Amino acid sequence: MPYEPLGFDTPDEFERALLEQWRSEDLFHRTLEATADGEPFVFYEGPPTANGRPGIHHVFARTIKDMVCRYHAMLGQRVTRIAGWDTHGLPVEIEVEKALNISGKADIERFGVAAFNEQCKESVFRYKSDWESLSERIGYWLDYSRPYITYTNEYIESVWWLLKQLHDRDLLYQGHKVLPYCPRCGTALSSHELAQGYETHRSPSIHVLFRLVGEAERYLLVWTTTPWTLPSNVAVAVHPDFRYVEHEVDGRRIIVEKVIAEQQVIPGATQGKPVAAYPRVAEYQGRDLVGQRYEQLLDAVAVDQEHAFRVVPGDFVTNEEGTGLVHMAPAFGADDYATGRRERLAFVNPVDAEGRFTDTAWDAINGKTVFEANPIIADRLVREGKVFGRYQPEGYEHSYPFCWRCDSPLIYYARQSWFVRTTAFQDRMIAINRDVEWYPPEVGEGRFGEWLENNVDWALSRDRYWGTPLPVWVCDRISEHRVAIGSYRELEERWGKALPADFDPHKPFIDEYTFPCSAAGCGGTMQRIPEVIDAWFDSGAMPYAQWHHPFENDQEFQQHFPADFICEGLDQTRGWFYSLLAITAGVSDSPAYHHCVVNGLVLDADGRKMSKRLGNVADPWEAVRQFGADAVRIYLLASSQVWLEKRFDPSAIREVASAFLNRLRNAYGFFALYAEDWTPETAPPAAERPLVDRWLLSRLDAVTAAVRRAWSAYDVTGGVRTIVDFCDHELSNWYVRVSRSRFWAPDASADPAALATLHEALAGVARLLAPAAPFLSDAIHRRLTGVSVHLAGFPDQQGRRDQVLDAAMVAVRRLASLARAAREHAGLRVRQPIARMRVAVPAAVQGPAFESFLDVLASEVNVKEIEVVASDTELVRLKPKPNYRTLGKVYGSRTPLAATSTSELTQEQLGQLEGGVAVTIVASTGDTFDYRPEDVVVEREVVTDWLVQSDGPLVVALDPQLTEELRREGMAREVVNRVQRLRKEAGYDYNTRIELSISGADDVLAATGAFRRFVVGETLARRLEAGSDLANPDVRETVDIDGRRVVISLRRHDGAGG
RNA sequence: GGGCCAGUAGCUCAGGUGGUUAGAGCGCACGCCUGAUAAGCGUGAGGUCGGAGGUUCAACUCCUCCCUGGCCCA
Repeated sequence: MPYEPLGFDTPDEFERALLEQWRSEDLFHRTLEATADGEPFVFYEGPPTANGRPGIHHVFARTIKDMVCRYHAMLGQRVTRIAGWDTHGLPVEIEVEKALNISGKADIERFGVAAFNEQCKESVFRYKSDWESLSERIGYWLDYSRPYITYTNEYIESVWWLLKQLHDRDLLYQGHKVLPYCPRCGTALSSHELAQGYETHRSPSIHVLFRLVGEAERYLLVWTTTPWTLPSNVAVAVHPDFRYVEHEVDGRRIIVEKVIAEQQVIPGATQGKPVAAYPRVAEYQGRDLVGQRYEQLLDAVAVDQEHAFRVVPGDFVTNEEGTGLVHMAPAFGADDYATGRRERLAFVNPVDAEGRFTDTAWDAINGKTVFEANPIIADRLVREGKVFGRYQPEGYEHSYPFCWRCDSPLIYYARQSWFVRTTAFQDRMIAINRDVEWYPPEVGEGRFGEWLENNVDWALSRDRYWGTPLPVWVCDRISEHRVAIGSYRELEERWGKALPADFDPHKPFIDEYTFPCSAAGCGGTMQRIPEVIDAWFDSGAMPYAQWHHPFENDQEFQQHFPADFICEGLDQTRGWFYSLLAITAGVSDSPAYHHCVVNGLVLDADGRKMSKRLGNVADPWEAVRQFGADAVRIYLLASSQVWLEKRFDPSAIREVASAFLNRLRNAYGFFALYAEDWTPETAPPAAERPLVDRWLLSRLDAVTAAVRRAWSAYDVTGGVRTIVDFCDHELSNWYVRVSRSRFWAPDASADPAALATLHEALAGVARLLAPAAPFLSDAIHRRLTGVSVHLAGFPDQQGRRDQVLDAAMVAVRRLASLARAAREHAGLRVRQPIARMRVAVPAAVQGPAFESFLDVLASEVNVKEIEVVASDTELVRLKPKPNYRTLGKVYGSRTPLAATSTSELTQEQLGQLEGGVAVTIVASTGDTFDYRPEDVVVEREVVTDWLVQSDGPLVVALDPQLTEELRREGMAREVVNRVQRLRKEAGYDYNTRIELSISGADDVLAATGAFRRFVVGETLARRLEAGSDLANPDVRETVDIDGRRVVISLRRHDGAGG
């Protein structure tokens, strides 16, 4: 069989069979070889962490990546697509901790760092095969043969090299900063990690009284949501420019900021009234309070009195919430720390690295976590009368940071940490980012641009175990002596020996490499600092490290830097998008990528974020099994712009995607059914084919151009929608439908021009669709041409566009629709022929092309004759339609009057306007208007008792008169209709010849007789008996034709000459 | 609290630079077709374009404020 059918496998079976074929042909590598000499198109794969299962949102990003890469490959470009794995970091450690049933750094130390890291390394690829098989299943072509893996020695060496570049430019430094800190994980979080974990949270709310020294009942009123920081209090800050007031409440004098006093109601203290409702006893400027001393609130922690317990100025103080007085604990807040340095305040930190109080003078809180300590502290303050109003354990709702992996609430905590001085090249990052094309642009300008404007130094170090070790060695005698090591060879040279064959740069092994300090006369020993680095640095290093730059593959690196294209989810804005830019800007003063497509989140069908906790995470396998990868891909690409969030509703996949793919399958099936032995070589030249064929090819050219335009501009959705619309509406719904009779030729072969046109259109569509729906497009293309679509080039225009044809067909299709509506309204079924139809169309549409399409229109509408009416017939009246756009420019506020006055134009004047002649009238209002031809669109109004429908300038009118002849023909068509149904029922092929008998109502018999040739031809009857019944029929049925009983019998005709 | 995005028919989405009667698909109702039939097609109902103001001859479109949802940031 020349054109193999697609069969009836489920999409899943169908696609799996094709995958098997791709595998056996090694098709992906053949496509790489085919484009090996092409212009490079550089794509970077953002490395997933393989220790979690892939979700539907990964399918989303991967579909876009794959589509764009396939498109460029089909354009002949060399598209390198190297897989990568992100293998370091806290998430891995947490997985392993869970598996080992241990928790926290002390447990890990007990377990042994070497063994722990060994487990991490194994754990990383727990789900690797799941990732690989899902990627393969959805058709994501990626080179898994030499993936970059962030834990390998080569990768780490490149990262070391990058860190040394930064270090040598003084862009890597150690600092002391208050950072968001996870007590459970025992490490600080970088700002982009912090960004992952904000949640709405209820914190305690407490108003505390600090008693001023030497004055029995005068208090500073302070509000905090972190009672656990109160034992570490060393100062109270006020804004020097604010006004502060002192009110006497129940015998106590309370100092509070003035605006706050007028507005704030303190629960449990002020009886529902603002503080200002109580007698005011004093008012002063904030700066006048500075220097006032107060008594220590709690004596749990020893504090040097000389450097504590006084009022200090701070312009970070607000009067929008709180009390306008802020308690300062330098160890636990960035403002506090800075203020403490400036004011030389005492620094106390009774909280250990696990977030527990230790060695305080108050046993009740020793060993308690800070969160456990909150109520204990509050209780004591209440008991001691130091709380103003009520302690509210969950009194304050706000957005609070949580650890993005282990979900513990974070605390702000002063730590030693290593930083990349990104602020030093912030301007370069901003400038470089301006040249990046973002999709959509507002992510780059707004969200990401804003982030860069507010850039702070990158807190790089992690006090953890499983990560790239920070390659900095420091002298144990003079800590200013330090060195960054940028390669293993350099380490060898410093160490003085060759590294062992099984060298492992991870902890704990790397920490054993020490060497003498090279500073003259120092004599100290250089030891590596204990920290590892933020895993985001690993992934951001991939442009270099995937090639082991600068140690090898220099040419490959040069050719693949920077990327033309990357694509990740919106959540990577502060993640990978940033770490790539920061590293390439800092090290190479270069962008990392030129085009960045950002896909939106995938929500569940109800619009909720998918999360493991809610249990609403869609299983990508399930969707692929049910609908096939093509359908899922088309759905994700086409249902809305990719950067909008998707509500993932499986039933929508069927609606949006499967319907389209099914229609395309059927269009191919239609071709295959009739093509038989036809081959493209016999195709007549396009110029010699009927205009309807040339119309389809014109449209194919237009669609091809539009898809190229869209996809070259990274508008993936626009391109896919253009293809889908063309297939559904123009190819399947219109061309195939109106051309059926040219394919169905039981006594001859199908029209070769029609076959050629459909063949070209289907092959063209397959090639256009290949990047988006690689399965069905390949199946169809192989059947049509014998070669895989993925080895074919992306189509280009063939110079067949003809806008006159396009416009004419648009009008014809609309006219057909109007005629059907007219029939519908009159209750006239399409089988009933009608004698005449009149149509009115704009002059621009009229012409030979339009005339030639009238046959198509006549058969669609089932009319004998179509008359295109001119403006001077009695059928239509000309009608003005004012063009507000042009009138508005001339008449401004008089536009409505100028518009309504067009109704006063005479038929003759309208005719002139249509002919391009300007007309001046004096309207009944007395106003004079000069109408130019463009000011008035001349329309036609049909004045007739025919059946009329119109749409703007398009009008159809059907002659309602049915002659006896027409009625008989309608009846004959009814007979044919019933016979065809019975043929179907009998299970005949489309070309089975039959014997036929019809008996029953006289007028039906008469109609059959009158249209005998028609009935016989349509039903392939070799014999027709009217008025009697066949003996031994295959099928005999009594049917109803307009209330008449008719008996129809069918028998297979197997005579010779059939 | 701030930034960005979204809010158009029951659902999913289109609607350059303001311009006439706001569109499509799905779903629904009714119907057609029965030689693409494990298909295909038509017609119809359905919208105060999130709300309120404002600019303008004219606002889904521009401006302001507000509401809802999402993401991000403090």
